Amino acid sequence: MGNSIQHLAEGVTVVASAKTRIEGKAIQQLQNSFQLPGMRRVVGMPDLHPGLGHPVGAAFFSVGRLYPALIGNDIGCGMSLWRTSLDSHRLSPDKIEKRLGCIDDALGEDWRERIASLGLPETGFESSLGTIGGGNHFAELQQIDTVSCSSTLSTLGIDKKHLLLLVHSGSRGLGQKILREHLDRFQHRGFAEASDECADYLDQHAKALGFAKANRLLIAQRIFENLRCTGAPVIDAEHNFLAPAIIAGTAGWLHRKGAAPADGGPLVIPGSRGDYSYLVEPVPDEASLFSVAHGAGRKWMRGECRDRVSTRSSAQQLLRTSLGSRVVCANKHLLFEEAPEAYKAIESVIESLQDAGLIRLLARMKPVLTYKTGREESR
DNA sequence: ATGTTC
Repeated sequence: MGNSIQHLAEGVTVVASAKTRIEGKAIQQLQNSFQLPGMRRVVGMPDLHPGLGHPVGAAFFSVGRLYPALIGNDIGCGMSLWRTSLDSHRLSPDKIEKRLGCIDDALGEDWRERIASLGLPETGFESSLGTIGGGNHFAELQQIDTVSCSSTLSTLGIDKKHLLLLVHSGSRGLGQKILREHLDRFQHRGFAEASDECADYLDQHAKALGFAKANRLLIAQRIFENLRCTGAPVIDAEHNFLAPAIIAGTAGWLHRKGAAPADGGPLVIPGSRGDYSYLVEPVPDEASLFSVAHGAGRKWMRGECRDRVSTRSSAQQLLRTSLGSRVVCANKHLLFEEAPEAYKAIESVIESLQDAGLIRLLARMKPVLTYKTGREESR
């Protein structure tokens, strides 16, 4: 126990076992982020990887100043888990794929009332609601493969017979607009806690969180409608967001970028589309800034995936995974960029968190079908 | 990551 917690310097910690390889560039970015004025403590998770200036898979605690660039453009991005009324023991992947169809277009007129009932403020990005987006976003049907804690599962209202839906999406163009407008004005300097800029950003940030959560709900509802089933929410947790926190007795701001909160109940930590996902009970721990990993973490940069992946697998082969699941991804770029080989094995991430005493396993899920996009070209 | 666009 405890071998997975590495203190690199005063205030800079990485949670990763010896087996979990983390790129030097990501560590460098983490250390650079720690140098920001007011930054008190940073923690890299086992899925830490390089991002745009700042790393992904980390939590940052600052006092007196806030840094929107640390949250990134996809403010409010997160994972929501849903229980469907479909029986996982009697499923036909063919039928599911056919019924699901393409869910990339904006929701139609028949959704107007349901969207209005959510009471979202106007943002100008309404046409993105109910759509998954690109990058690492997905919707995945899963079934429970191994149960570690049946009592917690029953509290959550799920068991092996339920086909589950995991939705990973965020605030789409809205979060991007908020970050861009902020960076245009303040670059990477951030701002003081007691400032008009801060109040303005926090207001926009709250809108983006609401938009992203509504987006995951609408994606799920759309999928239930297409699959002709019903569904119920089990978990919804963001991994890109800002929250007030008290660390070591001092009030400040916790920035999470690709890090899930450990103080809000059970979480899903998903592997790549060809790997298992884990349902876990996080253990709140100040030393890890009340955070855990949000997924497997990239191993290969997007740009190098096409060459590296295509030497092993054809595009056709990538539509099926080694766990027997299928993949809906008509976009060739995404098909290669999001290949299971481009990600770390989820087991090493889970083992690192377990070894650090940060999670308790509840169940392991295996993918049935991962939906990315039905469109050939989204770029 | 992204209503991006020569």
